[in-house]
Amino acid sequence: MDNPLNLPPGSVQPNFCSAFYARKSGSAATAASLSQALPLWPPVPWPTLMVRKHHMPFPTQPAAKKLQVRRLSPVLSQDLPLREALQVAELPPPRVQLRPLQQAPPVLKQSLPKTEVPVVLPMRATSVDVRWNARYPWSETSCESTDRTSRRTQCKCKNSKCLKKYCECFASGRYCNDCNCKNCYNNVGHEAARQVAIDAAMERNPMAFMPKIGNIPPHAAQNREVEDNFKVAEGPLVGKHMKGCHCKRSECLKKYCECFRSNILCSENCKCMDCKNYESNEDRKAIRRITRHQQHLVYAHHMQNPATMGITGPYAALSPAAEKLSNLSVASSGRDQLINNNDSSQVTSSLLTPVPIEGTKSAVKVEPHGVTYRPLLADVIQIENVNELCKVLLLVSRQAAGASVVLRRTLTEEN
DNA sequence: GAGTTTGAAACT
DNA sequence: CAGTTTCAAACTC
Repeated sequence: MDNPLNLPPGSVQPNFCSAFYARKSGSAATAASLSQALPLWPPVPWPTLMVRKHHMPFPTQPAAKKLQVRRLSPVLSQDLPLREALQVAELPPPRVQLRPLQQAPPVLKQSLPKTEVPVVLPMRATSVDVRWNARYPWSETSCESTDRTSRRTQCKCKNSKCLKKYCECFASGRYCNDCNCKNCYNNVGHEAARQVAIDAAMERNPMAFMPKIGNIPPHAAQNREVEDNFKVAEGPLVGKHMKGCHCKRSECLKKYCECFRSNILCSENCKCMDCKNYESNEDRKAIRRITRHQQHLVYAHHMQNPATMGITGPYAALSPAAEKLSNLSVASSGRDQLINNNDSSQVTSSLLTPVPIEGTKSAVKVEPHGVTYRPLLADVIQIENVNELCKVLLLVSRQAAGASVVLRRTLTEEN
């Protein structure tokens, strides 16, 4: 097998497309070639993290087996990074600790999406789960992630039996779970019908379950970094819609627009009318600015008084005993960028200085420790303190367009 | 919560 | 491939 990523021995290049399409012989080759062609992960020297293959067959959920990079020391430590032992561990499903913004300015009520902010508290032994976006089969594996996500993934289909791509659960390759749908066939009990629907969708379009958002080639991203003095992280995510949107009335500034919803700019692939979702547009900037401000307000509010964000009792106290008992989870959908580029960088700006590594955009050198993190698809990196958490968040938000980050409070033998 | 708007997906 | 219909999410009131 080719090794374009120059992976060290024992590592596996993620080829998520071919795994999914393997069942369809006619599409497997196309999918595999596309997987190779899509510059989702430009070649860079692989860090010390070892990789194990994750099988993500469709329609079943991605394998629960996840990697954990586990620090052996039981104490909170600042000596980053995590480079020690690897262990494979089963993690409990995430629990959601998000709340909608309660008092939004009038302008937000008119045109801006409702926003929740993740609850980021100092915590130990947090795992960071990097996955691809919802709506795609290698995305979130459960309907229970963020409030934002769950609203999206807890579908309300009435007429499609959740067997067409109108249904976001089906479109993302998940079974419906705790949804509000009616006459749902997107479940284990209707596996045969579900399979027929999958086949039909792929018959119509062999790329039906491929990612919609592809990354801009590394050289383009690099040029843009130079032009913007590394402001990429403060703008929309790097990437573009593979098919492009066809918006007519939303000016591509509402969530009806798949590009805007994915926090990416419209591209030459789009056939939209009156598009305002381009880099220099003031309306777009204003909306993003207000959204960020909204999130910061809530974040600041939360940091002052975590209990008001719905974290009560042991969650708010965070006593050692409570930590043992608690299972606090924080999740963010990449598509909605709850922990988006700007926010994570501002939250963590006092903690680190990201430096682009020469020749690549998909690795970030984190100062002062000089460590290269590189998140892997559907991998779990266990981290020990909030500094590490922020670094990984920043990295993921800047590198993985369309990625989801799920933070899980987990219990380990150390605590 | 009900009704409207919107654009992707499905259909013709 | 273009036009139309169906559908469910986003949005408004």
